[in-house]
Amino acid sequence: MSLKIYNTFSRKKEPFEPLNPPEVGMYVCGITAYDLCHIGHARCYTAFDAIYRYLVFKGFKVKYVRNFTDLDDKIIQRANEKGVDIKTLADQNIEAFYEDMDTLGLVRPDVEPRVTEHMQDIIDVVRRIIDNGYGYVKNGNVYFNVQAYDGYLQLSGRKLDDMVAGARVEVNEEKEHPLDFALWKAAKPGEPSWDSPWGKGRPGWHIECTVMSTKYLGHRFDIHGGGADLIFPHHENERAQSYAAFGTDFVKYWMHNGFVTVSEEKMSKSLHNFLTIKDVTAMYFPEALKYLLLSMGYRKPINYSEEAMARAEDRIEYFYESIAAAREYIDRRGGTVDPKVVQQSMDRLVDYMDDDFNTAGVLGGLNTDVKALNEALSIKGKAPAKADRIASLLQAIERQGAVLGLFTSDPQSVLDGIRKRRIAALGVTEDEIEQAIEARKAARKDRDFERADAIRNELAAKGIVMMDTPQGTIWKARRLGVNDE
RNA sequence: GGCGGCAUAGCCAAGAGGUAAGGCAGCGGUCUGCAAAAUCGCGAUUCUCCGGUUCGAAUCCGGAUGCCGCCUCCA
Repeated sequence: MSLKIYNTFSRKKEPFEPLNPPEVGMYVCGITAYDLCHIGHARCYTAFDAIYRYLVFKGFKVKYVRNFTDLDDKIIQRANEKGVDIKTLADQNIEAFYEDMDTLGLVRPDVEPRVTEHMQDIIDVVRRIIDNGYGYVKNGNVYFNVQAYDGYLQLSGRKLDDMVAGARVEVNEEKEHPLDFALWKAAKPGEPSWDSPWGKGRPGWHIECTVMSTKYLGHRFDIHGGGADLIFPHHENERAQSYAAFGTDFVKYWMHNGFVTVSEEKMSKSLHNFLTIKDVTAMYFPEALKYLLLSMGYRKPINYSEEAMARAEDRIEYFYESIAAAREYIDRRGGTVDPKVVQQSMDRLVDYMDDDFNTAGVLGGLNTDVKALNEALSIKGKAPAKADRIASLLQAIERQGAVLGLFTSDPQSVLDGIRKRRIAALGVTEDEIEQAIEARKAARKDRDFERADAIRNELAAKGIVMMDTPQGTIWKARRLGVNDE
């Protein structure tokens, strides 16, 4: 099987045939840098990170471009509220964005263009659109004439008349058609502005992506992605602008990720029901968020809940514990990798990923493998094939994980990170736990099991589980109150 | 009002014409002083409902119902 991608434009899965193989151009709409990122952003960039990694794994030479919108109404407004200039605000939020992306272990795109650094390019494209008869100037504003492009609304599958009838279109006397949108906005007093042939002003919202995507990827490129809420009007308008400027349908495959919901409602700034990436990764180990986001197909909605996060974190813990145990075993006993075992898992991964990047299926397979790994680990004695089986499954897990950007960290530091977050949430200190373990050890030595059990129960009530092993007593922290629902 | 998507066990979720992955929870066994962790075994004659196509449908077609989203800034 070969790679198929669901194309929003055709609403079908299509065979992936890049314009210039093995090169692939991929543009993903980036952030508007006026605030911290929420986990909806995390979903989008995690999904396209996995897509990027898989395309690279398949042997494509991917050029990945993701923009920063560092100039728009919201940035200007927020900067005014805070009494800083827009560059300061944008820089702060871009820095915070990088922290978030690094926390989640997402790769940096090859090019990350900013709007304010592409003014001349934007002006040039707006001029082309006017020259080609798709734009008009009114009082220093430049508008796109949607009636001039008969392909308008093809991406979102709507009709011009229905859109107008659907109301809620802003009234603007300057526009020839209510759906005409601004390519260039005349400067208002107190707003940052740039010189242009139409007077001082700044770009409209959609033009930046048209300009920066085509500048770095050519007038026609392979993949354009973003959240499903961008289909209309953002991507629809980009498409119209590109056609107007360059006479081509600029994107071959339109890809849109589904939303993150909270209590089944879309997470959005206007509903004030969003959590930032920083909120979530402070509470839960960051890779758990990544696991949760990849545990469903990228087009389906994901409902965020504490319970879902706790379960994802449990899975991360389980994987890393298993990986650590397997490595420890192999360090002691050796073990030869059977390429067939690894290949079988990788073939399964390819089958899933080729089917529109089914990361959920891959995770299912990974769970089967890690369970098999623990099964091998739990065999008593030294069955001859045991070490080889462990070595093979470990490699299968690590190689699959690498394709998704999962399970690539040092197990001990992950386990420590999970443990720290959990005891903080439980309000218990490590000293407290160590003291209890010592007290219980003494009781057990005296074979006072009643007292030993009482100590253990006391800690269990606080969410700390003690476990006796041949190497001594170890402990784990649980998340309380999330499995009761 | 227009357009799009989704509906699979108690819960989360793969599967896209050939007889239901995986995870959580639950029950029973191994292990253990007892536990925990880990592991083994057990769960849908059936995929919202009603028709149709087919030797065969969770998968295709038609219809119904319910939920979600877009049409305004939004990943």
